[in-house]
Amino acid sequence: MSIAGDLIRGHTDAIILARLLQSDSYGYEINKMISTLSSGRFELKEATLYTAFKRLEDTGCIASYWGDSGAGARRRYYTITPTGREVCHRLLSEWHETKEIMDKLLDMEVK
Amino acid sequence: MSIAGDLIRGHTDAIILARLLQSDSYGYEINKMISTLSSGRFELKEATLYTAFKRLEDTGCIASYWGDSGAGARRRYYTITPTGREVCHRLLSEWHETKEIMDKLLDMEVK
DNA sequence: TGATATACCTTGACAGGCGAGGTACTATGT
DNA sequence: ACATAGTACCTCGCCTGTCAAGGTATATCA
Repeated sequence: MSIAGDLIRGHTDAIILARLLQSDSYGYEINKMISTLSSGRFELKEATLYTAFKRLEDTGCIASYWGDSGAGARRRYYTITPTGREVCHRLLSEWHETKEIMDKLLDMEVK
Repeated sequence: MSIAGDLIRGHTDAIILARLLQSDSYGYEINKMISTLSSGRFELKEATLYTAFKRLEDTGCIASYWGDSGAGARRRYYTITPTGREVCHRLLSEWHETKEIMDKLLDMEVK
């Protein structure tokens, strides 16, 4: 493991929502995407992922429906709701803010 | 509160160590610095801060000694150890990596 | 038939953040 | 003399998110 889970913490919802902003998707696919896009350096564990889906559905950010599987088991697809879009945009701007602040707080070493 | 605590999680150690890389410091001052540098948008709660000091001291990243107070109560100063420096550099590079990956994962919305 | 890949889900332990409370000393104002 | 506010430290217990470990079910291929 290269990146500790605590670094992802607080970002999982944003990652999932940002993905669903593009199109509906399902757990397994989202997990693969995270792994691929991060060249294997980020990895959401399945338990974490499904916990997040549950949380996001409970708070009305996403909704789900059963879809057809291509090959293998059935898939539960998730779709983002209007509330989810709002939350997503808020999380994205928070991420940008976090980046700025963290750089300020950590860049002290350089000087 | 503007930035959720979970966004800070995983970064507290890095923030503290990066500060101590500059010079010895103490809890109250570090907290003020974080608040100031972030224009009040980031805030480490005292409980969080002292928990972190304890953790970092237990793992040999920092050491402490009692110092004189200017005005007010006595201060416990912290100093970074060689181990702490190593850990700090690792955490800093992990932060850069996290930024890169997160931007990749979140920038999907733009396209 | 067994292995592998796809796909979903739950439980329980663990760790970090933090609200709420406390202690103690100094300075300032009334 | 007393109250108030600022400095400075610390602890307890709750809450929440991560994840190891386990489970289920379907499809494909050797």
